[in-house]
Amino acid sequence: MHKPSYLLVIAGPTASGKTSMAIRLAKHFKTVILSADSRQFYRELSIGTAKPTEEERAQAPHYFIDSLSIQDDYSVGDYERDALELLRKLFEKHPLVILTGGSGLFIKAVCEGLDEFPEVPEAVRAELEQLLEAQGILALQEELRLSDPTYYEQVDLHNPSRLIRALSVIRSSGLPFSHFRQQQPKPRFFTPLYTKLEMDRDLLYERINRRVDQMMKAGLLEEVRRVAPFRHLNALQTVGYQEFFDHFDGFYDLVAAVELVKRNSRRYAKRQLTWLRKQDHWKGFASGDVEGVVRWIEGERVW
RNA sequence: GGUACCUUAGCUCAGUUGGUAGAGCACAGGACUGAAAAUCCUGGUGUCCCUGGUUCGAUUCCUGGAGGUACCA
Repeated sequence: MHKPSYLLVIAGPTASGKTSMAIRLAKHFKTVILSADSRQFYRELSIGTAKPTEEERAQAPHYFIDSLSIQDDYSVGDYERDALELLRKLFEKHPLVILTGGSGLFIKAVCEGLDEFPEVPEAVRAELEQLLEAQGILALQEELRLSDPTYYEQVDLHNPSRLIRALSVIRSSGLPFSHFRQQQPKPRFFTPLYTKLEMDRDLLYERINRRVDQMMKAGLLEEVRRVAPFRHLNALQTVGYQEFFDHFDGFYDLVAAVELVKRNSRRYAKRQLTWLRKQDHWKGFASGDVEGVVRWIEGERVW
């Protein structure tokens, strides 16, 4: 029995101070940081994703930052595979590794695993998009009702994303989506230590608003201009970018665009809070309470 | 100081021929296993400025205040 490995998860809504907490904890435990942030992967997106700066990254090794181009196809399944592969190596040198980020599903994929689904050819998905476009969501609902009554009962029938995903798996495999969707946590070679950062809602919203202003001063507009030709890519379906694309198209002025970025960031934070609230076994800490996290880890006798 | 107009949700406002009210935005709650910074569902959150009067009943009408805006001094 070799010694146990721990994955310290630091979750929290956007602008709650995850980056700073992760770095300070990484220094304390002399370890490294994995990002679980589905937009900080992309080299072309830095300012608008509040990526850790050069100086911050110099203070502790970071992984999954700048690991992709916005033109790469990448899914949460790919991330699960890549993160596990990396963690196997990292745990040889570090008994504790930090995972931090705002993408709850990505954290879950690493710590609990996703079910195995067949590969879906791009063409299948494109056909379903066209079906939705041409015949509306009722057509998708009806196809799902016939091909997978079980999932039909469970899924949000108004959500095109969910329906297209399920139908693309069904069309590709010839089997019901629910056949693959077992929702069983997978065994892992490490023990997750779940934490989430908490902050007064008003303060969080203030921080979000202020951070957007700082991003503008740091040159967000230029960054957005550079990636504007790729605005159709999934990586750019992102708060802090889409709002400016519409501004460039003349739908509203720059001031309005900045206000929309702030509002959409607040709404994003709210969705993250909803998701995190459900993870009631995750240990909450005040943002910045490094000592508290350290004490908790020592108290759990895992260190 | 005078005259006119205004005061209703967090904001901008509508409305009630007298029966305690509703839009937009903001916001709140929720769902979510390969698009998750995405996508989708639900919800009006209120001392109708205060006071007294008329009335069965006043946010609505009347008196007197307070605050605001404009014009005149």
